[in-house]
Amino acid sequence: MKNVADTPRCAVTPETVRVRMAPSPTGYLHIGGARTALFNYLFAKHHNGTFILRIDNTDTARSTDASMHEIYTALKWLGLEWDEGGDKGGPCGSYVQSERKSIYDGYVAQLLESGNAYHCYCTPEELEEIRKEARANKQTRSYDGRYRDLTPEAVQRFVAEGRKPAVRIKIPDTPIRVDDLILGSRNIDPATLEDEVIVRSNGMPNYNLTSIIDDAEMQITHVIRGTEHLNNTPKQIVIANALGLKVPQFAHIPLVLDSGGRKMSKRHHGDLVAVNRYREQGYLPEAMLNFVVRLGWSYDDKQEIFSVDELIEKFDLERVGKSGSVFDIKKLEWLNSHYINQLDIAARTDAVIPFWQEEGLLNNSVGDRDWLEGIVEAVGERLTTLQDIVPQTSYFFTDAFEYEPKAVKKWWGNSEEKQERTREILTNISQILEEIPTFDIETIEAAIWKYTDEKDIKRVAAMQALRIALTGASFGPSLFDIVVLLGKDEVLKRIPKAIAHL
RNA sequence: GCCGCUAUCGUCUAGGGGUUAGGACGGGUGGUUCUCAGCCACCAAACCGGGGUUCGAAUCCCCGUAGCGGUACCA
Repeated sequence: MKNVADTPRCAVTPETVRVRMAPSPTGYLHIGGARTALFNYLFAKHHNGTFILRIDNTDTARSTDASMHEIYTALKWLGLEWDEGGDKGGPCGSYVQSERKSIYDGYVAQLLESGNAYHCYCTPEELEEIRKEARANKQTRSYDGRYRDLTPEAVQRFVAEGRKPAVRIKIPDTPIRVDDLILGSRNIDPATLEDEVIVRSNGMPNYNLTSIIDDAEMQITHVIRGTEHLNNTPKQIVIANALGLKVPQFAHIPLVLDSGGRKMSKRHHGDLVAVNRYREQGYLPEAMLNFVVRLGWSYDDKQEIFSVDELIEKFDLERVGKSGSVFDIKKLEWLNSHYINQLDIAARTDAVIPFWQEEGLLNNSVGDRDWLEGIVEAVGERLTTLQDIVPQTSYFFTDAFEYEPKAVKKWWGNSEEKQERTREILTNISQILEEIPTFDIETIEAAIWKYTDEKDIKRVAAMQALRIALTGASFGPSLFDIVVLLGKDEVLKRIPKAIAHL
């Protein structure tokens, strides 16, 4: 008999590793997917190998082009560029499974012909029945292989009834050895496996078939994927063996969990797990990558911050742990602020401008670049996300802010007597600022300290009163920076406005 | 139910037959400062349980327990 695999469609001779990321385009790229992509990418780059993006969209009902493109966007944003596949193509034919149906059909015909697979005429009701019974009898299998050896007459009868068959693989009765680079090796008792559906009754092949065929066809050397696929591995090995295909090495990486210890999923966590959402909120790709790589991988007992180049150099499957890791947003925030602070003022300003624009605080012409950089400089290390720039600096762009009630009560006073005192302080400061010879930090600072010292006013009291008058809040960058950035005219407008509000 | 995987501070983890079980995030306290953030110093915080093996077990073995994943004509 002729083996389909004997006619290679992929003119590649892997000299080093070939790995693939194989998302199903049924939604956005999520955190777990990003980590799988990263591990594959790092493993490939570390070994000078090839990182392939394959689109596993055999579930035509749920797959969309929009989702496919969103996944491309997210991966590109993260900087995880693939060498083959996706929208790039390459020497192994289409990398989109829905375009590879004829290839799978050939393999299925071979399987049928060699007796390793068979048509199954089960109805959904029948399957439901079998499952119920199996559970009641505490059995492992939820399909009993009842249509394995159908007589030609029985087949004719089903066909006459108009039943469309699915194709099932025959599970052999010898143990299946599964080797995993992370989890180790073991033998799987075939009695715990059942004759899996490999082609649906509508003719579309299923994941376990297409995945292992493509891994072989595309000459994938290492399959690095989440442990949710661990139970699929022996099934895929059975299929590969029946087809005479080379089996890749497997490495199942532990799951990313939520704070309750459950698997992070689109279904249960919505877009909280969407990579694109983190981009929109002002997380940096460097931070995302650094965060996600430490979920299940570590280098030693001291290093937390890794550049991508360093990761490529240091990444190693042997240092991937076996147990799931909880997604901790606080750690991500810490890394993100670290990477933001790493940016110089010009780069940070560039990064932050879209967020001002998004909020309508800045129009597309951007305006006074030096002034914007001054604001970013004044904000300093206070940004956790780029988005934080908006609430932290909106008062620079508009005086239409609220005076924060708690701050007002504390620093402007809640009695007529205290408020009168505040008015006096603000009036005095206003006058000092109006008469000041040069409007720079040193001069202003000296003048205000002179004033507070002479009048025996606490610095905090005067400064906080002024801060609220100018920004509405009791916290923020150095007040002298704010005063200078706002400019004399604006400051002298805002103080009377605040006094009037008192 | 069945099959499988896993188990060190709240979280990410290092380590591993004899250690004060280390680091980081987060938390707390104090200092610095016009506030906040930051920075500096310090503090609290862990080897799932039970049996073995051993002079010695958190580490090796076994058994539990718990958690999670899968259990689809999804991937």
